[in-house]
Amino acid sequence: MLKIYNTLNKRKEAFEPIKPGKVGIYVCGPTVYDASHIGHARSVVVFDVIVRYLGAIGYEVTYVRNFTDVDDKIINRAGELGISTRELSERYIDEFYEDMDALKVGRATIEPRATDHIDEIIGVVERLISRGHAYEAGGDVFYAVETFKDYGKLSGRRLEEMQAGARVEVDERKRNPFDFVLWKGAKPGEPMWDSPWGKGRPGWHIECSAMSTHFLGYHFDIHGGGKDLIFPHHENEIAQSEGAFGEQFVNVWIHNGFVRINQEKMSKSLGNFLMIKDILKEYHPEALRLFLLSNHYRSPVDFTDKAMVEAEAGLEKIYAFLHRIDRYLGRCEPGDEKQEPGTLWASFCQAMDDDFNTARGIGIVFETVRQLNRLMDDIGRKPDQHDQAGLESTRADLVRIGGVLGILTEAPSQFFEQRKADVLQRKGIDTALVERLIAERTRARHEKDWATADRIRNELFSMDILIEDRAEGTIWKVK
RNA sequence: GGCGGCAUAGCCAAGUGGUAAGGCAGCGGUCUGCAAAACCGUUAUACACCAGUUCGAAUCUGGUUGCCGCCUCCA
Repeated sequence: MLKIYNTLNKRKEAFEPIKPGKVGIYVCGPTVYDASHIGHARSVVVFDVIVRYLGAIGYEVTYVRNFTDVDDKIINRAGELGISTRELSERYIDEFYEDMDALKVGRATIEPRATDHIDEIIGVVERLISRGHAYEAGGDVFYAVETFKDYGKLSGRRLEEMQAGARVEVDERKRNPFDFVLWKGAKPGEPMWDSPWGKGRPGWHIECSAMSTHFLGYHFDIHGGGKDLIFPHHENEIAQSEGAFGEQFVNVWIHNGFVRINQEKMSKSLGNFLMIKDILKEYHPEALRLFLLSNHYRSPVDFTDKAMVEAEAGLEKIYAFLHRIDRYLGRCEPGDEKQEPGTLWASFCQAMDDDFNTARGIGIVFETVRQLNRLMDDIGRKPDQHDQAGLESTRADLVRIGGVLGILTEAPSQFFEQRKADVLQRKGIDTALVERLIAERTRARHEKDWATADRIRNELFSMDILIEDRAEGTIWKVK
């Protein structure tokens, strides 16, 4: 049974969908004013895996992830670049897709943009005004937080306490300093739409209330995003949606933890924002996923080169294992897709059922790799039927698990060939040269000319080529 | 000031009542001409500290210390 930590109630709860067999999930997507960074990658990958897992255990999932394509940052940035907000957001939406495709992130079922849902947004604001939760003031419309008795239930804050805080608030038109804007009156040069309150544009929080309820109904199963969105964004979404529609908005709130870089928070002042596209120049996309998923999604994770090198080594280890099974069974990949899920899959699901514990799931994978490598080490003979069935089953489960984590999507031989090709190209090394040197070395070895053989091996090593002398012949890899 | 989180071996990291998964690194082996890969063994007298609850706690309660996040745009 799947248990999920619910930010709203601050505990793990058994997951029960509103409609049996179906799950509606909304995740706050990026504001498209710049390239996506490693923090976006974590959030998107975490929810990608959650959605894949829900699908894998049989739910029919409707996954909505929005693009915020109108907001102050977009307007400012577009102004700096001298292009329209539309051009800017289109550019970064394209980049977002490039990054996500590279990261093997699946598309959401629906990926709405705020500017395509202005009518729905206006509709929610009108409802809030008519129900006494919002008021117009000088061309803007504000949400009156004091009218919503549950305000603060998600973040655990209370209005009185927050007011005691050292917070500066200047807008005289607000009835309460924590009132937030639903609709902003137009300013010259900004994108604007007609509304009952004159021309203007939506505030930040309202789009998510409008789009999520539009696609998933007033009451749906799961809403997610980064931890930083808990307050004020998600708190305000609850106030808006429940204020407007008068029923519970979301059952389960899921929030992922942050990525830090070498123990530091990513921040503009430190200038340490790592962009996805830059990371992928250095590391395999599946290694990045493996790294991100090797910590629990709610914990902070520290991005370092050391950790990435380890993740890449781990990924290679699993691929090498798959490759070995294929050779061992004397078979060309890919494997039998019709295999029934086996014990490995069951253990993995047990881990995932416990609040999507991918770290434990990955541990189980490595443990299995070791056990079956041992099996293959031990059996000198041809595998008997029992061994064969076990290996087949494990291989199929591993690929199935990879399908949830978004790794092991390549055929092992292809994975290693690609790695070779990448490194050789980067170093400007010719495959033919490598092959020739290896042939020379093989000849030297046959003649027991170990000095020459070792000299060639060292030469190759200095070119970042690693040699493995196997029973069936010498193979090589790149460092 | 308010709210919340975290503290497990050299490093990373699971584990939330029954006596410590997994990965990386290290050391010792098996294998190998030597290596590499793989495997085996080994590496936490007890999980920040103190005091409790309990037959029993890393795991619950209270306190202490340290680190971090949110409260302003932020995944």
